[in-house]
Amino acid sequence: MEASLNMEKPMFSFFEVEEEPKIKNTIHFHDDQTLASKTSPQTVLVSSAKAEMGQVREENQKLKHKLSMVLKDYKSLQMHFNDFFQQQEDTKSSEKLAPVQEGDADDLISLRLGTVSSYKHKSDGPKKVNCFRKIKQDSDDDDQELKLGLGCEFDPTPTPADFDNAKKDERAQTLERLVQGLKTERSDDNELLDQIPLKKARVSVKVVCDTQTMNDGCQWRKYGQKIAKGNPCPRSYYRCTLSPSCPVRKHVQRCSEDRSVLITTYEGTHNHPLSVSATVMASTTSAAASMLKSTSSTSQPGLTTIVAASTTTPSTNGMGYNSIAPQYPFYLPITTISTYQSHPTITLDLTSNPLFNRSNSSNFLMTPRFSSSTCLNFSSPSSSFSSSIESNYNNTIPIPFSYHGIQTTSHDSFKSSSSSASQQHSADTIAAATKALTTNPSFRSALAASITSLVRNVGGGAKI
DNA sequence: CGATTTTGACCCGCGC
DNA sequence: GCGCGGGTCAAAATCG
Repeated sequence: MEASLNMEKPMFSFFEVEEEPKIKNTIHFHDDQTLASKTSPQTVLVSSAKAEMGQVREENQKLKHKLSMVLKDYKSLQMHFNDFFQQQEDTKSSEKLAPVQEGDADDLISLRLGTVSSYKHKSDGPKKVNCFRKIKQDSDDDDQELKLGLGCEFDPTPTPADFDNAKKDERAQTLERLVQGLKTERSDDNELLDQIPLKKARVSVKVVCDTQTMNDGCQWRKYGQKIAKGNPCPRSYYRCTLSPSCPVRKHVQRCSEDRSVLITTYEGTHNHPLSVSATVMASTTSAAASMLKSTSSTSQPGLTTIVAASTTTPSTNGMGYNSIAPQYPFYLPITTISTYQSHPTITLDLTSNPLFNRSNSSNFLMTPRFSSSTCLNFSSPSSSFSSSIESNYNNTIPIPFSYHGIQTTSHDSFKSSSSSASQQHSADTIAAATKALTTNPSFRSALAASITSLVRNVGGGAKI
């Protein structure tokens, strides 16, 4: 919102600057006109120039008119936002009557979006983003239910004024319903995980990218480089420089088997606000980490669980999202879970999905597309990401809603090649995927986080 | 001149 | 205890 407000001034000054030389030109032509009355060729030139000037003025007026319309739209949208915030505040204050015990974090799956920790939110006030609220459900069962609600404390980012507000709200609500429909239950055997002393969770992202690192919206500073064993390609170590105290680190390494594949491994949680674009990745990785947290309880250390394959579900599944959501093809990356150097690691393989490398962007993808030419660029979601959303809004082509399922192997995550992942399309895997979808709560959490990213992109990612 | 990258040295955990 | 390998540090070099 702030950025958008700042936009106003340059836009105004643009028109003001544009006008000044025109006034000068008018005076100039006036002088010419006096001269022109003596020579006929000059008269023709002057009259044509005059006509041109008239057109320019007309255009200028039109642009001014458009600008005022845009500003008008923006203001009404801003009012909608304020109303929305107010509603959220009301909702939260009512929730405070039944407060959630943050101290019981062990019983809940945290889906922080890589922003300020939830513990800080308590003291810092309600202004920061925390799209997932943990709501402990009263349940007679032993299982504790995890509800993925949308805090919807949107980042102060601009919104598209040419986007119909009412429709947009409806879409956001529809997606919210979808997210809320992904309520998950934790498995009982999570206690086993607590007994295994593991280091910080890591999230690896495999993408096809020909640049040194993929642009994930964050600012990184390289602090080391090593040749890791078993891979001739050097591994580069980066730390987040958006905040001096940010503990987030990542290392980047090319896949030894396919040099075009870039493996980026993230570790830690950002302790500072992130841009929308960076939040997309942060939310994806933190969701994956959450998924890792609970799923790893069922895998043995050193073993690997591959959440692979894709499957299709009916466009209406009783979750009440069929008006919008099912129209997006919904692809999640092939996901590998393992322990590496005592670090629980989840690998999101974004290299194998056939749609990722599609140049035709008429279909919306939950995960960004990567290719050697269009390297992942989270910093400009409005251009490729959001435009895809909008094109789907407009076209409303019914496209199945697809997920990935689960498969289990015993490979090390970093050695799991995309070739093994490419076997995802077998009928067996599809069946397994369907089963996994309905049984794996963490996977649904990850899915929910991605959906929330979408909601936030719809709400605040697109710019005027 | 400050920020970033490079690169060798160092530290630490793990397996033998 | 020793060696290996992953990860980090920090001084020097480079860049904008």
